[in-house]
Order: sequence, then C-alpha cells, then structure tokens
Amino acid sequence: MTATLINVAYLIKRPTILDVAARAGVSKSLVSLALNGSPKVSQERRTAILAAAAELGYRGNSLARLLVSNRTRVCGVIVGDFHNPFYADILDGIVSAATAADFRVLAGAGLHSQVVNTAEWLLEFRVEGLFLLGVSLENSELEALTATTPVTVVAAGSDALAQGADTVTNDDYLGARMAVEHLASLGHRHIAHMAAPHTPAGLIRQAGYIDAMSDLGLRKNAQVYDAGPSEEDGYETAKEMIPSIGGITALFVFNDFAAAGVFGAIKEAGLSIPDDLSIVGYDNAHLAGTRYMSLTTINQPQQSMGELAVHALLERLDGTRAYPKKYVIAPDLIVRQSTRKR
Amino acid sequence: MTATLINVAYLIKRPTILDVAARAGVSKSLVSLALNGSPKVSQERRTAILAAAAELGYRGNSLARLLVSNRTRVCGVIVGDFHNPFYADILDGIVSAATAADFRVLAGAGLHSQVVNTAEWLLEFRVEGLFLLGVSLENSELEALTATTPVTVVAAGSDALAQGADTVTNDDYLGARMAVEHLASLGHRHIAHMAAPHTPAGLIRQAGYIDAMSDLGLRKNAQVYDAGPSEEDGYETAKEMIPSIGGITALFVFNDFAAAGVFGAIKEAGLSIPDDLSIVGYDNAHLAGTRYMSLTTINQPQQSMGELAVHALLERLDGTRAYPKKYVIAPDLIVRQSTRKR
DNA sequence: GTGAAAGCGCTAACAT
DNA sequence: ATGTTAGCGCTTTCAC
Repeated sequence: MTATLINVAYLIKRPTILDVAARAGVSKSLVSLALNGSPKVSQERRTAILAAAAELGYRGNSLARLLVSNRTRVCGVIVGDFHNPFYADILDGIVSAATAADFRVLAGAGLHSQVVNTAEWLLEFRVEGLFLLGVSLENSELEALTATTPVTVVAAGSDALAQGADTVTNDDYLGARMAVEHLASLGHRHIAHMAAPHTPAGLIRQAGYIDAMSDLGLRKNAQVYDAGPSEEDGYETAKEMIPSIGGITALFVFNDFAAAGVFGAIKEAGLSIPDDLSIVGYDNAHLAGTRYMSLTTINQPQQSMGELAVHALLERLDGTRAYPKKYVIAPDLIVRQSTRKR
Repeated sequence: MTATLINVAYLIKRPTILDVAARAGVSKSLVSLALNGSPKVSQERRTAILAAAAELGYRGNSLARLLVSNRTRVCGVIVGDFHNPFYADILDGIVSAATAADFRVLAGAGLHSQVVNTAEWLLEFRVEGLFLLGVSLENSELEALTATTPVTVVAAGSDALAQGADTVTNDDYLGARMAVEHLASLGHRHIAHMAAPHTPAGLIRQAGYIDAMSDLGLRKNAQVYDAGPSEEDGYETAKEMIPSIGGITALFVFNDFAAAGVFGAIKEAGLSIPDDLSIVGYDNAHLAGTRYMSLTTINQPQQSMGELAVHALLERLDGTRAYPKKYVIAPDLIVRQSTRKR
C-alpha cells in the first residue's frame, strides 16, 4: 500500500503555491513573500504558511520562478572529458567561486560528440554563462555561442579569443622552461623532450623547451621525440628511446600520462628512475602524486583557474568588461622523487 | 564596436516566439506549431517562420515550455566525488542509456557538503529522477527525497533500499571471492587481506575474503590488516606489513588506491611485485591499467551499472515497478602483471 | 490552415 | 500587512 502511494506521488501534480495558499488561508502573493523571507509578513501568517508548505511537501518550481524573474543565477559547465580528474579540479574552483557569488552550477552531461547540442540545451535553461573545460569547438560553433552568452574556455582553445570567448589557461611556455631549468639545476646537460606536437599545448611546451635549452647554452643537446598525450604514446616512444639512455640523462615529458608510459617502458627495460633517467612531467595528475610513481611535475593551479573563469564571467555579466580577455596563470614546479642530481 | 554590440546582446531581451510571429507576420500559435513540426502548417508559412526564427537568432525557452508541458525528460545526477574517474565511467553509462531513452542528464555540481541542497535544487528544475553516485545520505534525508521522486543510489548506500530508493551495486562479496580464488589458483596459500573496515563495501569484501579462505581450507592462514580506502592508508599499513612478507606471499587489497600505496611501500623496501608479493586490487581504477603498475584487479562494470540505473528509473516512471529494487551486478577479474605463480 | 484565448506556477508592482 | 492583478514564454484546445 505504501508502495502504491509512493508510486502515485510521482504522477500526482505537485502542490503549487496556490495549494499552500489555500491551506494556509492566505493569498498566493503572501505565500511567495513568506517563502522568500520578506520582512513584511506577520510572524503569525509566516508560521502558518511555512507549516502548510511543509505539510504539503511543497517544493518551489524553478522553471516558473525563472520564467518571470528572467535571471537564473545559474552558470553552465561542459566538461570535455570528465574522466580526467584534472577537469574535476577546475570544476571545484568554479563551484566554490560560483557559490560565493551566489551562483549555481549546472553541468550538462551529454554524449562526447554532442558538445554544441548540450550547450544549446543548457542555454535553453537560460544559464547566464557557459564554461567549456577542455573542449575545443569549431570556430563557427564557438562564435554562435559567444554571440548570445558569455563563454569562458578553460584549459583549451588557444584561438577562442578571436571567437569572442574569454580564455583561462596556464602558461605552458613558462611551465616548460621551469621543467628544463629544474633539470639543468640538478646538473643535467643532456635533457631530451618527449613532445605532443599534435596538440596546441604541446607546441607551446616544446617551444619553451627549445628556448630554455638555448638560453642555457644547451641548444646542441636538445632532442625532441614526437609522441602524444596518452600513456600508450609515452610507452611506445620510450621504447625507441631506451638505447639512447645514458647519452640522455633527463627527460621532460609533455604530460603525466605519457610520463607514466615512460615509467612502464623503463621498468620493463630493467632500468631505474631516477638513477638512470630523471623525468619531469606536466599537469600534476593524480598518479603523479602516488608514492609509487612520485613524479616531479609542473602543476597547473586548477583551483585558481576555475576561480578565474568565474571571475571572467562576472566581469562580463556586470558589464565591467565587454571585450574577450585572455587570462594566463603561472604554473608551479612540484619536485618529487623522479628527478635527482647527476 | 562589435564588442559593444556583443555585450549589449547579453542585456537585450532574447527574441521570443512573439517576435518571430511578428516578423513572419503570423500568430504565435502558428510559430509554435511550425517549430514543433506540426503537419498542419502550410509549406509557405513554415518557410517564412523558420527564416524569421533564424534571422532573429531565436532560441526556445525550455523553462516556459516545460512549465506548461509538466514533463521535463530530464534526470539529475549528483556525483559524490567527481574527482574519481570511477564515477565518471558510471556517468557515461547513464548518459548513453538516458540519451537512448530520450532523456537529458543534468549534473548538479555543488559543494561537497551540500548534497541534499543540490538535490533539492535539481528537483526544483523538475528533474524526473535522481541518481546518486557514490553518495551516502542520512536515512531521513534520503527518505525525504524518495517520497517525491524516484531515486537510484549507485555504488553506495547499502541500506538505501529501506528508504525507498533503488540501488545498483556490484557484488562485493563475489568480487572478493574471485580475488582470493585467483591467487589460490596461482598456488598461493598465505593470502592476506588489507581491509577498509570502516566502509560498508569494505566489510562485505572482507567477508568474501574470509569465506573464500575457509572454503579453500586456508582459514588458518587468513590474516586481515585494517587499513582504509586511500593510498596513504595502504602505504602506512603496508609498511607495518613488510616484515611479514615471505610468510605472506599474496595480498588482496580493498581497492586500487590502497594498492597503489602498497606498491609505494614495497618499492621503498626494495622488494618487488610480483616476485616477492602478488597483489590484487579492486575497482580497476585508471592507474591500475598503467603499465607501470599493471595491477591485477576486480573490475566493476561501471558502464552497465549506469545503464542499469537508468533502467531502474524508467521502470519507476512508467509504473512498471512500484517497489524499490536492489540491482546487483557481477564484477569480473582483470589479470595483469601484479600476480604470478608461486 | 490559422488565430484567439486560456492557462502552466510564479513574482512583482499596485492596491487596499 | 495583505490581497489583486498582470504578465514571463510557451503549448494547446477550440473556433473560424
């Protein structure tokens, strides 16, 4: 019997503000006022209204409310790859900053291929701004979005600016230089780079590597191995690299996933990190922090990036800034056990 | 100038169905019909209306639409820890199954402590059902939710059933048995267990371990180390365990994170996996699959769990089932390099 | 085929 | 302090 009741509850129309009004014996406006905590409701009525609402299990209808108020105080997020905790960290920053600004965060979860679709859908809920995390859109697609809503592209989209979106990225060039300089400071002269030349960030990090080597007078020792961003990429490329180890004493890898692949190949070859090869990664992924890998890496301050993204949105919303702006944030070096003096 | 225009666009009221009607020189009802593809609109008018809508950059207002139709075809998800890719995999399953059923998925991202709050907020958007991933609520809190909405608790909440929620979990008992049986089949007799006795799943897995050992006639060799679910837990406990290695030849660890901690401790001790100790984890976390760890583990079929969760919701929604139901799904063993014959 | 009109549940003037 | 009223943007009868 209980179960039947429960089931029926899903079908029965939910109580509305009118039902509450009737039960409390007042008008619906008063209910609205009371529910929104207006001071001009008598204590007596307020109590009665709140009681009635509770008895009825009344729950406000955002849809209706937002329809009239026309401000939602909701921002939408689309995460390109929510399997990657990296974006979760950024989302954390967004959520806390948004909450502080009295905004709610709605994440649209759609099929991977349907970013635009999901974005459009989110916009139909009248989110006041959109955050794209690690999502790269076609220029025309992005332009269509920015035409009607403030969009902030985080951790991706090097040329999003031209399409009217704000961007928040870490300084890949600087980060790469920091990695190289760290290795050089440990006495390494033969520092190679495992690159991801097919990604925008990969090209910038590679440029940082080259320039750092030049500035250190090590340009002639520079050596770039083309790989990619995945563990598989790192593993395969590292296997080819094995014979050169010894000549090469240190390696700066495009990111931590690829570095994990290098760890695997090195282990298989019976060599040791950092005894035979010092390694620096990038991104400070979760696995980099485990004691087993303990990978020295370049950390992107994701929390700050998320907060900055919210900041950018608020500027747009309150009219402080009308032009798209590029926010770049400095990364930092995290030294662990994968690098040592030579 | 362009920038100014763009900025203004955020402030100007969005075009409504009425604007489209005016521009196309028809009534708003006709616009609605045309937009929804009704067959009883003349070809001529339809074209005009669609053109007008395009020119105006018209975008429907879900809020208004849903307000009248009173069905949203949206389900809400709350992820306890979206940093854990484990839940992302489940979310994948939910998204694809929901999409197939013509449902959209909205993830409420709130502060960690505000699960109930976020849930309530999602409900104000009239989501038709709620998925809680890895979230454990107080009984009373959960009960309040299930009273008005179908709720499916995934990968958590052993006693959620009693509060009226559907549950989808993997069979922890079976998984633990599989782990032990795998080790026994490799010839191990002294198999220890590193447990997480403060978690519901931990207790079940421990029970599975004990029973499996008994059934194999190895009960006297059973040894349980109390740890916890984190890498830190695994590391600390493993350090205490080191002297016993040799006597113990195999270890079944509560989950992969803790197992990663064990890897770290073993490495520090100068020992080797699997030469000195065979290890089986649980959950098939991302790091378990890296070549560097290559951890044999018990995989929870997250994709299926997500799909099952959607299935459960649909049953509730279409009235097929009125009682809460417990769905349990069998895990599977993934053999990698961390276990070997002895 | 097409338009007029009545709400969906709520907020926000405006009255009282 | 409380009630009345007019919409918010849309769908959906119901006439024409």
